[in-house]
Amino acid sequence: MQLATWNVNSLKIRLPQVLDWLTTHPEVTALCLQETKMDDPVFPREAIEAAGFRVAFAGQKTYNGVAIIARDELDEVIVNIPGFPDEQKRVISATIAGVRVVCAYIPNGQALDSDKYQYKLAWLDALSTWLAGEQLRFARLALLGDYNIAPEDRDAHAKWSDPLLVSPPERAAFQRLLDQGFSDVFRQFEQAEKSFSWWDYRGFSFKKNAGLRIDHILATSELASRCRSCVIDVEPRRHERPSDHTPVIASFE
DNA sequence: ATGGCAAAGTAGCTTTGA
Repeated sequence: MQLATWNVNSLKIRLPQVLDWLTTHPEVTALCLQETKMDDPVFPREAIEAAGFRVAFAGQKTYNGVAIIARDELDEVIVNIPGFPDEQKRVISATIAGVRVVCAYIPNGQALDSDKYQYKLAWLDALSTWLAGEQLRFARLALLGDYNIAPEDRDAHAKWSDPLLVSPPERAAFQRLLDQGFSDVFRQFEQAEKSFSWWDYRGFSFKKNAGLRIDHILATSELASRCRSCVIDVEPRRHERPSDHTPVIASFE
């Protein structure tokens, strides 16, 4: 089975690209989406189901919003982080083909002196704490999404000068997930240098490959040991009207 | 030092993203 994640930066704009991509990637069992930017009553459930998929979603107007599109049944769907009250729709989880899939849109943080940065760190703390319990319930669990963290220096292009997304506290929050048993499956395999999953729309960043690797697939050891590949699919970033993020796909035995 | 691009909400522009 394959699990994938893609920050689509508006599902309203990107729905045709998402359905096309799923058609050309028939082995993808579940695709996690972030930044759907649509309220639940206007979510294109019918179009997705008519194309032969199941879908679970939690959205809001303008910002955030997450969804999981799957070829198999989605069981035990829950929204957000239990015990962490949050108006923003940033997490949706479901069990698909025996794997607990957690789809997350981790806060951006905006700037180190912003309240949004404090929210990001508090949010990450709540995520780790909650997942520690989920890891006990689900041996095979994957956390897929837009983390808004470039974990290491090699995950950011050389000219990235903003401290955001690379600051020590953000990286420590990512490391905490690794320390509690998750594996960054992308790094289990040989990868090209300068592998990124996001490129700014401005300044020909994609053409110059001036990007960041901020979209990740973390897996519990039980699942990570079954991982056979993890790739960033840059092709959608070349499309007309692309998302600024591109999909990441992991294959499991 | 600043804006640069895209999307949304809403109707000329601001806010947010990363």
